[in-house]
Amino acid sequence: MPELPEVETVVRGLRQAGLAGAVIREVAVLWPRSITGATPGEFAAALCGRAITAVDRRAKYIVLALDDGRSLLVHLRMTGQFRLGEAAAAADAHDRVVLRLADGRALHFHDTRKFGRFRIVAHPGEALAKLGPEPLDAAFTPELLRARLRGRRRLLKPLLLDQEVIAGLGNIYVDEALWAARLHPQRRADTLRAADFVRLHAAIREVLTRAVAAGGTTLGTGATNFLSVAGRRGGHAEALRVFRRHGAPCPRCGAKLARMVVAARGTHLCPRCQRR
DNA sequence: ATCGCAGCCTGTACGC
DNA sequence: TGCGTACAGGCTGCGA
Repeated sequence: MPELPEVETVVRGLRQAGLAGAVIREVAVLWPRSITGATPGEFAAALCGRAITAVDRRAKYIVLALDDGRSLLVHLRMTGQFRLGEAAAAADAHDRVVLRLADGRALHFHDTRKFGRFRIVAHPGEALAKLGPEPLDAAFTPELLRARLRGRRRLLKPLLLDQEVIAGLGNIYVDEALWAARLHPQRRADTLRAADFVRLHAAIREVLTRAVAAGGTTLGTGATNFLSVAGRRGGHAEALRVFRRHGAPCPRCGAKLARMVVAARGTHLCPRCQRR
């Protein structure tokens, strides 16, 4: 499930492959619903002949800047992957969009569960303006985290999953960060104290930084699991402390890790380290 | 403001 | 081994 570290890994892979500078020669939309805001025909027409001038990430969005000033936003959602191949290569059964490039290569968007989305926008800054701060930016401080959560009566976990509160976290890294900060996922945000924000801030950054360094998290071996552009698995799965480890001992205190449902999501925690 | 739920999807894990 | 079913979850949109 791509979260910030996985999307960052994909973005770096696209850059390394030299996608910035590539020219789109032909567009095939194999699953129309993968495109939002335009018909597949409009989408293809808007991209044909365009050069990609930059590859960036904002939250869990991949932002491909185009030479006409517009941008192509891609959200991988659950199972989206990018793969590079030769232009003549046949599409895989799960390829939803194929961008054939002038250099003879093709960028395949592979998405088994069809949740991923492409959208062309005139101004990415405006389109993504509602998103919360980037947790790995220098501007993300404990004070900013506190300000984002101030006065909120919701529970910590749904707040941290809310992309308008803080951008880029998903189910895996929220559980990991809450464990590292020793905070219960159902703790009400307005009961946190200054020291809690400091710990939570540090935990979020540490967890994400390590996961980015490891190239993201790939959980199992199945076809729906995360792979980089180069087809590599993320190395962070072994570093997970609590996610899907219920029943195992807490790496910090030895108590049995638990699983519960919070915000309709499987949630993993140490009942001893993380008090409500 | 906040919550809960349905819907989008299909591979996987599970029970029998 | 094979079948059917529940589950996984990022995000949106709806009603409460």
